[in-house]
Amino acid sequence: MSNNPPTDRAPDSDRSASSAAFSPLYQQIKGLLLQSLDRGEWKPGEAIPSELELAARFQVSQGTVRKAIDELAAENLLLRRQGKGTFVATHHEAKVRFRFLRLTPDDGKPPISGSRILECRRVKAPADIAALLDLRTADMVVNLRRILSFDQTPTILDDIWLPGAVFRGLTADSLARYRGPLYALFESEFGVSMVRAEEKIRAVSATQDQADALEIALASPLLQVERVSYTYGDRPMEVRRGLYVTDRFHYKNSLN
Amino acid sequence: MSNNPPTDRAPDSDRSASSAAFSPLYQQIKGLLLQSLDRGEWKPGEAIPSELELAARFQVSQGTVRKAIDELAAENLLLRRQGKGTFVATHHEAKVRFRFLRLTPDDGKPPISGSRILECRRVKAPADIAALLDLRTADMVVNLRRILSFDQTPTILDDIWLPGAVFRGLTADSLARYRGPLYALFESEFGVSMVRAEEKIRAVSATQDQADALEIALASPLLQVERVSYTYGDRPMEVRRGLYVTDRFHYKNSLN
DNA sequence: CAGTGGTCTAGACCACGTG
DNA sequence: ACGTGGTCTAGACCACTGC
Repeated sequence: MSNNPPTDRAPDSDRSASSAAFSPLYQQIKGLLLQSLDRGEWKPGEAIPSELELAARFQVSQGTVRKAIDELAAENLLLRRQGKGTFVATHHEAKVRFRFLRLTPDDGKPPISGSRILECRRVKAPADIAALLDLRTADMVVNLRRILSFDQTPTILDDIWLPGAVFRGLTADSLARYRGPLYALFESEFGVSMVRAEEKIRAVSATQDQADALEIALASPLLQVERVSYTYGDRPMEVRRGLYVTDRFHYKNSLN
Repeated sequence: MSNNPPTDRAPDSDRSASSAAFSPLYQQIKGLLLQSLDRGEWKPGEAIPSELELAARFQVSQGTVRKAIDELAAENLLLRRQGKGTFVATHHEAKVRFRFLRLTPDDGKPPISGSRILECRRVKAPADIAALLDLRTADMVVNLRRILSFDQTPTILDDIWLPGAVFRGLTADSLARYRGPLYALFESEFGVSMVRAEEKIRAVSATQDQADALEIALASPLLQVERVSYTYGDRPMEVRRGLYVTDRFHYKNSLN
């Protein structure tokens, strides 16, 4: 079947909205699924239509839809569950909470965690943050600072920056009442699904302020983790600078 | 086609050597391919037989072989090249050198690297190393210490432990003459292909010895990276404790 | 039981690399 | 021109889930 020319076969089908022409069919389908996810047609935690339905909608075979879904599942945007359907990934659910947190107790025991908000303010974006978030320095950002404790011990000092235009109504108050991962809150309250993140890690010495906040000695070694998180269209939506105390925890990573 | 019962269909084919029964056909094929890789039937850098040949050998369809190869390619054990064939991954080749090294210059410029061996001795395995390498403490290990420099600046202090039985004939001399990644040397000289690694990362303060070796101040913050590397069959083959200077470099990681 | 994703097959054609 | 992997299809059957 000759089908690489842009939009052939069923010109008036759902597929005519496509953008990526001259690429494999399943990639085009993947793009369309991504658009639907981004647009919020299917919400996090919900099931998407079955493979046969999607195949009918896009006028392709089930196998082609399957390959598109396979890739999205491999990227953790979708979750397949045999016999039940394919679901939009979510940061709610015990299984994938802390999906982005690689800090792990040295003994395997899962710790009891708690969060304390130190600050929540709206300011003009500093130049470096603006650059990372694709904003102008005139734009407003939300700046959050918090301490995460594990087993009662302060362990992570986070400095978080979010685009103000998207995160309207995010206040210290609403945060104080909330239990659970921030990313889950972003999802349900602001419709922002974090899908991917990049981290840059260094070793640094604790300043006086940091040492006080984390209840450790001045100049203690800390793991500095700068994270930029992205939503669907690879749009940066969060900058997070974390300082980790790594005497009873370590950052775990797998290399392939 | 009823085929989950162990070894049906072609009892005297290559597949009768299988181990994993009651699993999908393509998983069994994957297992057989892994055995061949482990056994050294195809060497790193070489092409494996074409999909059709393998399909004939295992008495399954090309699609089933394809799915097995897909998974091995996703795990970076194999490398597909359209029009040419499927190749066994290797640590030679500029493209994948430093496949396991996540330390990256802050400005993107690729640095000039150099290695200096500080020590190479054979000793009885310390208890912690023995545990990580699945050895007994009576077994011998090779202990290597070296400095990696980037752009003339000492940046990584490595302390490496290898099972002595496998790495016979590894001496300071042979290392001094060698240029290139250690993993490539392991591959060509000792037939050991590193396929996967796990890292535990912490921030520490430089001791006097470490500071001297890295030409930094006492108690400077360092990134401590403990890596265990595995060959085929998930057999641990190396423990590497690295100390990274992270003022002009950072450890880069992607989260999905 | 019906509906979902998971496996397996067979065959067609395309795109790429090499001779 | 040929052989390789890459895409796409159509259809069969299996395994799991939930009614």
